[in-house]
Amino acid sequence: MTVQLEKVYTPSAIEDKWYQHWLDNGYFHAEVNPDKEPYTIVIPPPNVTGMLTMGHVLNNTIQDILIRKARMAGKEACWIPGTDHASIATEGQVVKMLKEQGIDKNSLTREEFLEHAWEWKEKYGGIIIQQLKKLGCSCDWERERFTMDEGYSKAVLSAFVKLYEKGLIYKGHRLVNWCPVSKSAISDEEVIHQEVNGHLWYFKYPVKDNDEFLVVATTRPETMLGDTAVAVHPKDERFTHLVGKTVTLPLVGREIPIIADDYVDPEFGTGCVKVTPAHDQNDFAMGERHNLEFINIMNDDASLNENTPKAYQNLSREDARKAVLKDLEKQGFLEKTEDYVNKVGYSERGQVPIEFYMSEQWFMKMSDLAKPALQSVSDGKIKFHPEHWIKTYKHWMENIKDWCISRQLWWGHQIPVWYHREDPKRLHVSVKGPDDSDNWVQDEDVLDTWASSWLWPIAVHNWPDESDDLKYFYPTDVLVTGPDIIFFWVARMIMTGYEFRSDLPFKDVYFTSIIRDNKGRKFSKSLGNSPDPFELFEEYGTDAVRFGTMLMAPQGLDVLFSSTHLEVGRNFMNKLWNASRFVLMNLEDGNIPEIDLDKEELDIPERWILSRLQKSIKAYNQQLNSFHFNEAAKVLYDFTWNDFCDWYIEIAKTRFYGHDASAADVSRATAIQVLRKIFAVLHPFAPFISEELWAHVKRADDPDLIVGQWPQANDNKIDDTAEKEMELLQKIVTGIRTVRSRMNVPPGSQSELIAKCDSNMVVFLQKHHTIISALTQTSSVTAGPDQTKPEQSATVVIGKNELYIPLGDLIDLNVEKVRLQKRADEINGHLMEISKKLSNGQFISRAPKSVVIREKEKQEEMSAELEKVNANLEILQ
RNA sequence: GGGCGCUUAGCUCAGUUGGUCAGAGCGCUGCCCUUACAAGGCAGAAGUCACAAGUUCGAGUCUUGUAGCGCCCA
Repeated sequence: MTVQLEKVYTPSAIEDKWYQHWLDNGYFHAEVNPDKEPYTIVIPPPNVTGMLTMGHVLNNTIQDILIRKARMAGKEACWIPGTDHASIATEGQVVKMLKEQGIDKNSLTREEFLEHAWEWKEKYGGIIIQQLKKLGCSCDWERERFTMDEGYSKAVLSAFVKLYEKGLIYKGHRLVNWCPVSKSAISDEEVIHQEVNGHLWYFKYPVKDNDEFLVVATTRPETMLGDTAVAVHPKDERFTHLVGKTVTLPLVGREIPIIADDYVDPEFGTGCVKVTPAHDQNDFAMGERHNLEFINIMNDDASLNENTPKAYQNLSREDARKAVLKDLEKQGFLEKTEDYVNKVGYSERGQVPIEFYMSEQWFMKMSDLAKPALQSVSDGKIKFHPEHWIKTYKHWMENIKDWCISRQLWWGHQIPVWYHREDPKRLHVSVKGPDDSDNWVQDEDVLDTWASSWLWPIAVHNWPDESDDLKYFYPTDVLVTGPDIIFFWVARMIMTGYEFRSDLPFKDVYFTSIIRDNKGRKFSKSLGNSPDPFELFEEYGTDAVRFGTMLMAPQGLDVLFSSTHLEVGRNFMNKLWNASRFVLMNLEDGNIPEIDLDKEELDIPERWILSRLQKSIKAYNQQLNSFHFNEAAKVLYDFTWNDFCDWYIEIAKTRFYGHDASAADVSRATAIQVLRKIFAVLHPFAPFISEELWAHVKRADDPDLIVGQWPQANDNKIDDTAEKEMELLQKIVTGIRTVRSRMNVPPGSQSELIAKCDSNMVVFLQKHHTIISALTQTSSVTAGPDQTKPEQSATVVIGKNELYIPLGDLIDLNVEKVRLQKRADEINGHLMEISKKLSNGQFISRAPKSVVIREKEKQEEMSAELEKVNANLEILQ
């Protein structure tokens, strides 16, 4: 049955074949199954019109690892995929596309616009899903959802109605973060604060009926057109006499009051501040406290409106700033200008500074919703990995503010509120809308996208309808996502979980690293530093990209992307491929020997590799269970490459090419068994190659690997005796190799080995003679307590024993001296530290006995070795 | 201003409850196309564990402080 493998692993030859095979067999699909324990993950739905990024690769590989492992471990593994309508981002893209076609959004009706938007969605909406398939994601595609699906939309509107009826949603007229590009309100979380090098301008406002001026400092000159007061601190004696008087606002001519308010910091600037209640949050609060006028001076695109003097109307805020400054200076009201670094809020999507803008919006009261969500994380019912994100989460939850959930957009879930045509104060709030719809007008706005995705774990099952699916697959097991959306999404999903299901939405949250380029910069379209995952799949193979990415992603830190890690992945896949190829080509007639290794009397190398295998599986499972994916990958890499390939296969060659047929068969069986386990545990990381290789070693009644058995460590197979003995063997082999390498012995030429050693070592060398000979090019071994060092030989000291390697002309006494001296120095250094400890009475009396004993042992061992090393050095003098 | 995190080999990172001669990969140096793999093998060089103080018989690991870097919040 075995077919010869190609010399080099070619991923493209097998990846699509296996993905199709898995699909055809329905392995990804999960059903309610009371006999099995469910294991559920909901995908963080990517933007429907998005493209696969390295961030997606990282995030979804992790989810696939978890779900494939659970599936192999016999659980009903369900990974629910889908996409998000991404209201503001998608609408922005559609508007842009229309503009390119010469169509202005404002010339369209809502219905016309939505037609274009849906077209856009149909055109690009499937791309990222196809890309996830290419990545190998084993999602249950029959359950794929979109956040604007009919059933999903019903869930979103139902949640709104329920919360509205509970009094948690209200409409308010206040300052919101306004994105002048999207022309919509955005939430606090969508505002990115950045430091900007700007200026602080000092204006002189003339006091009425007085020769004095009040000097105010501002970073935003153009807003002075909306000033309705000047404020000072009530205890600031410099200004007490002016409080209650008025100033005349330059350029505008408006007479505005001088007020006293605690908010003013007398130390900052001049101690006087201009107050623009309609365009600044603090000023807004002062405006309310002092009953000031609220003058909105801007249009929705942040240009100045009719509430400003004619000269400034319709100017952009940037142009208005220049004009205001110029005019103030001309009229003598500009006192001075200073450089100043201030933080400016930018719209996450529009990437321009936001405005604080007065408008009527829908808000959600958050404090009650936050309570159980905060509690469950504090109690450890929901676990965060890494744990330190708990603090960030708590801080936000404890200071949570009401959430502005309305957006002045069309693409999204239109708010299910209707206003009566005759009496707009009469509201109708329901999912279906009023029966006499002609008499009502629906609210124009849509909901913030996060106000739909926060329902994801339940809405994918068409909540609020009850269903077996919802009962079985909810709560989910783990959420894998980026820490950048801990507030946007994670926190809010926990809230909806408790609010609508009275239960947590997931037990574990794994926060992935953020991928950056090798200079530590975030990947971004504008920098053009994001690699295209598909080119990477093509170049390295999908498994290699998955494995390499996992290997380079530390826990809780940012990942610095570099293609050398992907090379490591690719090389590893090729290594495994070739190790398998070698074992397979050494089977007799392609048959795997039918040997029950448990019943065999095994030699040390077989006992050793099986013991190492068990330890590795154990460590691997532990790392995975604690979400240490990089460490798990490393455990597997190290075992496969170092233990199995470098040592066991090399030793197996002596059996394959030797004369003992049964030893050869045992070795074949051992190698195959190890490979089978490697393939199984590797499968979640590298599904394609593992399934392919599995096909070559599976028995007739074995299932495909994807639904195969997950290996659990068997402590009975851990064999410390064999590991110790193997360690000694490795020491001897490496020692001899080092000498030969240092002395430039041609690799092909044979050398003798003479050992001056105790009887145990004589037996040991005899027993492992074949292996030592094969691995070190040793032609003959002569061992005994009375052996003497031959002329022109190098010495390897192994504990109390000395190995001599006659080298004839090749011996370089200098090299030998340096080598031995270095070792002697090393040992001396350690011995000094040890004797310092052992001569310390405190150490002897306070340290645990085992530690003291260990130190004494070390001292003895090292002294013995030092003695031999020194003796050999003396001969060289 | 508040909070979180990081600092271990040239680079990227491991280092469990304090106690093996501080590890790995990549890179580097030397030798080798040895019949699984040159995407490979063998061997080697390379570390004041950021700095300072403290706790302790003992600190890369715990405490405090300092410096630098990064992120989040205001």
